[in-house]
Amino acid sequence: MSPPPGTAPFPRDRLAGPPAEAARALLGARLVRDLPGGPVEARIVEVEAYGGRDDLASHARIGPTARNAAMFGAPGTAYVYRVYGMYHCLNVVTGAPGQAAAVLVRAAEITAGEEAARTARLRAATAARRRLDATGEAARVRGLPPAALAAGPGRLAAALDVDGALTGLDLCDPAAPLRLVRAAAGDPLALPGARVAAGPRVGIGYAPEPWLSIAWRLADPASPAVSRPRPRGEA
DNA sequence: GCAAAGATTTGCT
DNA sequence: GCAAATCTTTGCC
Repeated sequence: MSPPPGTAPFPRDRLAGPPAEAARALLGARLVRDLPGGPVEARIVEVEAYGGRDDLASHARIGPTARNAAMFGAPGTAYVYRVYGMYHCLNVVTGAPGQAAAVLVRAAEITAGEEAARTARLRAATAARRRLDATGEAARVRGLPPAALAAGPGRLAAALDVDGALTGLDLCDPAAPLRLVRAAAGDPLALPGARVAAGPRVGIGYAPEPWLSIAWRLADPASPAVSRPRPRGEA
């Protein structure tokens, strides 16, 4: 049977092309995450493309290791890693199998299941700061506007309860607990010729040129959920 | 076996 | 605007 309207699985072949092309295809697409409080749906509004072993800003630059093994899988595979000891980042593997290209999902708008997402953020914040001011943190998260719930890679992972356990998951599988679905009908980002903002990738100061400056960070210029600093270039 | 850095977020100055 | 929090992975001894 076919999926309900508006929840068509994301076509894997849209991820098989060059890094920036795959990244662009993911803008406007949605992530659906099954949580105890109900399903959370998030519209992707900011992404970063990473190449394969040749991209000196990519985790794949050092070749396959225990941590980045999922990057060398098929397009559509989830690659989740921990950063700075306290956050997780969600990537979608792209390109040909073994190419080790991926797209970092940096921000999304929660379009359904806001309360479940807020609860997940709350739980992550409380766990990460259990030795600090957990009550103040809780109050802060409760007061966050919806647009701030997934405005940044660490926040997005927290809001969708994404951690290393999901690495290797096939995000194109309609039955997966975290999955990709196509953009909603009429989504501005899915329209032909839609303009997107572009700029250099964030937090890769260790990389040499041209990787340092290449405009592989793409975002919805109209979304308040895009993380800062907002990319100012045009693609 | 040890030291350093990191695809981040938050709070304080 | 800057530094802390926190811990896994990586690189070098």
